Amino acid sequence: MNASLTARQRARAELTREIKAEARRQLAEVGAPQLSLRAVARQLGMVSSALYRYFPSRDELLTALIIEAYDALGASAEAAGDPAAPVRERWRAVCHAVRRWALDHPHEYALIYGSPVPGYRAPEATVGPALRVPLVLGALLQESLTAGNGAAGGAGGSSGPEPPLPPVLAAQAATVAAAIAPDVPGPVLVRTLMAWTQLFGMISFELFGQLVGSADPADEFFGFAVEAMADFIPVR
Amino acid sequence: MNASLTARQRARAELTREIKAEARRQLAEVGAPQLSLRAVARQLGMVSSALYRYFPSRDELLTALIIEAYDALGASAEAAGDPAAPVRERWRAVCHAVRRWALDHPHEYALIYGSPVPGYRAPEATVGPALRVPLVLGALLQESLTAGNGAAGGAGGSSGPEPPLPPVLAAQAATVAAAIAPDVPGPVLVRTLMAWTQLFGMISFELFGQLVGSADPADEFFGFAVEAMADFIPVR
DNA sequence: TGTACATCAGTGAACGCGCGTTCACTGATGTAC
DNA sequence: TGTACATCAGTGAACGCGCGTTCACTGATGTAC
Repeated sequence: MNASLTARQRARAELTREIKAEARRQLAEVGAPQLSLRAVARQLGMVSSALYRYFPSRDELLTALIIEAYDALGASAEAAGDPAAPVRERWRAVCHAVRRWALDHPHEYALIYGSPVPGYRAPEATVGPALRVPLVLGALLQESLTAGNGAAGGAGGSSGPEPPLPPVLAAQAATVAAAIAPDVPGPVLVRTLMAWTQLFGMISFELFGQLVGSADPADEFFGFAVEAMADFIPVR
Repeated sequence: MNASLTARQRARAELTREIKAEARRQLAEVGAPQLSLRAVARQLGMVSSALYRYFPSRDELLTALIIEAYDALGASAEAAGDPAAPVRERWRAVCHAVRRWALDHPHEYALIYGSPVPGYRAPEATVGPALRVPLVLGALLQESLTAGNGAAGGAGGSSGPEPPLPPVLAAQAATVAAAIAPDVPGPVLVRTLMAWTQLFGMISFELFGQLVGSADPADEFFGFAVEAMADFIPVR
């Protein structure tokens, strides 16, 4: 499929990949704030100014790495679990895949879910890749609902009545639903947002050291919470 | 109470405070990675080497700021709500106080709950201050229990039976309980750990921009989730 | 198929910057007798 | 109370470092006729 490309174009694509790969390697070692264009160039045996043929600035290289990280995490969430398995089992698989990826790529995780790099503003192009994990969750919800076995019930199996959503939140839920899971009612969607924040909250706490002294190692805590969240959303 | 101090000692204490205050000011502006000893000294009208009479290194200054941030957040959690009010109302007040502080001090929040500064390792001295918020939550739980009105019931008001804790998690829960809320049973404590991770997960997502496009602004979402968490723990 | 010109990748030197930290020093504050 | 010495705060210069980015250049690759 490179048949129609000139040697120059192929070389360019190749080197662009190599630059990103080397940058990712260094990111994994030293973290985003310390990532240096000059070090990347040095490692590739180039002079630092040569990188400017490929990325117009350090920020653009960072952006490329952010997109790659979102894509890698999104891909592992999408690939998680047997598509034929029950929804709940896939929920479990997705959560564990997300955590697995984060533990395996702590600096890349920090790049996308940690504190923003000061002075850096994420451009539009990162929005799509960032949505891949939420889209996976939305698809699970939607499927859970149309299979007629859950995702529309009361609050987490509670006996009490569902509390109504306040107006702004109801509108936000409707917008999200329209984008990722059209048939899912607002309250279920809001509970999913909660589970989403909790999923990443747990992973961040584990990775950033807040669980030291309590739920560390966090494997069982995480597994237990994943089940509880499934009950809470609910996903069946 | 400074009566027994020499002028030198008073001047030293004073300047130490001023250095930290100026560092905090700059932290709020540029974030931790960009915080510079030289800039702090410059702003105080000192020569940069003079700071070394007060802090042996940049890392020590960062440590002082981390401790101050944990203490400030802890203090506002401790001060939240009317001590005579019902536990559930105080739970609400604590959650909202924590969020308020985070929104008002985003860079300080990022310093303690964001991605770790690469190469920096938090020393022992930060552990105590970091525990203040969890201690507040533990005290609420304990009180909720001894008041005999909650915190010992089934899973979040569910009708089903309580799932048992896996062994490692049960042991971790027991350790935490011993430290902050001795009479609270393991399952309730684990649900509190979950609520804790969720509380900070929501705040981090809001602050770090992950909610843009869904629950943003997050006021109603946050308020709704706080109630749901109270039901889930349960705190009454 | 061959030649003339245009495009582009990579070089090497330089600009301008700011950083953390060390060190020998001066002069003021504190202490012991 | 006064003097001699010790302690300590702050200075100013310097070390050594690495960074992102620009720019004029050479030489190779690609294109048009």
